[in-house]
Amino acid sequence: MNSFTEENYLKAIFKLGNKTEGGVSTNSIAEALDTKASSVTDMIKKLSDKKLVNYKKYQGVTLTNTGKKIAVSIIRNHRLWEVFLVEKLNFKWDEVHDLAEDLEHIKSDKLTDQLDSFLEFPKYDPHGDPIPDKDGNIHQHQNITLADLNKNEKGIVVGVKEHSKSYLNYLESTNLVLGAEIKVTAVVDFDKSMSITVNGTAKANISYQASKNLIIKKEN
Amino acid sequence: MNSFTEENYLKAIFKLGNKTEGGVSTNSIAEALDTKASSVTDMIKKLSDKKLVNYKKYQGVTLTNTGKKIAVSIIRNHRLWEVFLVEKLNFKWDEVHDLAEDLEHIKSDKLTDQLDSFLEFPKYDPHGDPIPDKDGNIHQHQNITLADLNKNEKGIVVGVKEHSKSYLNYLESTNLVLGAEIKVTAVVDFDKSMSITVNGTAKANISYQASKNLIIKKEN
DNA sequence: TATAATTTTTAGACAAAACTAAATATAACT
DNA sequence: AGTTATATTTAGTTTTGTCTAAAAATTATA
Repeated sequence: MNSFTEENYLKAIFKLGNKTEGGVSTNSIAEALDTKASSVTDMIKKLSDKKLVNYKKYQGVTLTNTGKKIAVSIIRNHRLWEVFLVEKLNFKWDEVHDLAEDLEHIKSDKLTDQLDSFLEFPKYDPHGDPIPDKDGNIHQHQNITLADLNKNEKGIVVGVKEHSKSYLNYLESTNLVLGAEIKVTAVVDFDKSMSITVNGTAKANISYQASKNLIIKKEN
Repeated sequence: MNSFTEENYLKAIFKLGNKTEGGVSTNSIAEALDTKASSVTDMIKKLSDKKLVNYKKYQGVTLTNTGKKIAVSIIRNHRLWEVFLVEKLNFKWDEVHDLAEDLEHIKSDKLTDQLDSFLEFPKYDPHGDPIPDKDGNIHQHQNITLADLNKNEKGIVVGVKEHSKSYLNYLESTNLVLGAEIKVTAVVDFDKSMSITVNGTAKANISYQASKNLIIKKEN
């Protein structure tokens, strides 16, 4: 059995590992978990002893298969609970992260699977992030953002790359929720900001900062 | 903020306090939490510093109002999660305790209240234990057990006083679940065992050990 | 390729929550 | 009341996960 803390390290290493090639650096883990590099080194040694990570001094760290399995199952839990909180308990998409951060550590295969079934096997969480299936397979979205669209092109919102409350609140206030249809009506060359319509009618301006974090599926 | 461990002490003290007059003894807490008396003394001092319990050396311990509030809110959480697991996720009544033991510590008033509402404000958990309301009020069942009934008297199962898996499994196999109607057809003077009918037809024999742990509501 | 800057690791310390063993209070019994 | 038994507390360790400060390794720079 692993502690909550160990699990959070595994999760962080998994997420950072997907963003970069090669081993994950001590400092990046420290930053992700808001702790000190020395603490990270200590924990990495422990996880290495447990054969959950591969570790050579100064070389960064990668997950072993066992470590990866644990990380993915925690992410599966996290995202299923987020769906539950939004769909069944009427939480907003900006409120669920912290609660799911606690709920994800309750370990019971039966609980996870029954929850999955109760929610009718959702494929994505409320932020559009894919939910790993029972066997740990993850269907990642293609990495197209609103910022990649040209004038007159259309797309549907399928996810976000930034999960801060302020960003999610902003999106909601502009009706840029999952499923919203966007058409680009203009692109400003200078700062890459855009004019768009949302669901056919509502007009809005959106900064590059905002558009590059909105994952979309291109439409014709 | 209090740790899971501190919360478990408060819960144990609350439950033991309801069973006995005066302060709760160090040893009884140690037994309830499967730990050592010396550990209990340490923790009691800590809780006393936090003004969650009243403590004088060698005199036992009682909860302060603040401590009581925390204990009751954890019990509320526990029992609501048990209802959720049984009603929504199809768990059996003997499977839910350990999971609820973890879920109860996730602290969010909004989560608790939305869960309560989602479950349509249940008054009792799957074992018939009363669920404290938002303000901490608990409607305890009257303390009548099957063992208190005489020949030809009838009652309805409304709860259990013993929560072990083996007992709950036994009850289920005999259809002695919440709501079952029992009629006493005979009482053996020697060992206080009974012959009963369950829901009009099924006949069964039940030991005193078993009957005295089954809470019922008397019927005419 | 030296030297400076950065990253990572080591060493030593601390707080939380547990333990064992020993000491002290209280309760029970002649 | 005096003695034994039991309950409780104290003292001193241990483990987990963290920290700071210092040392060592790596990377960047001149």
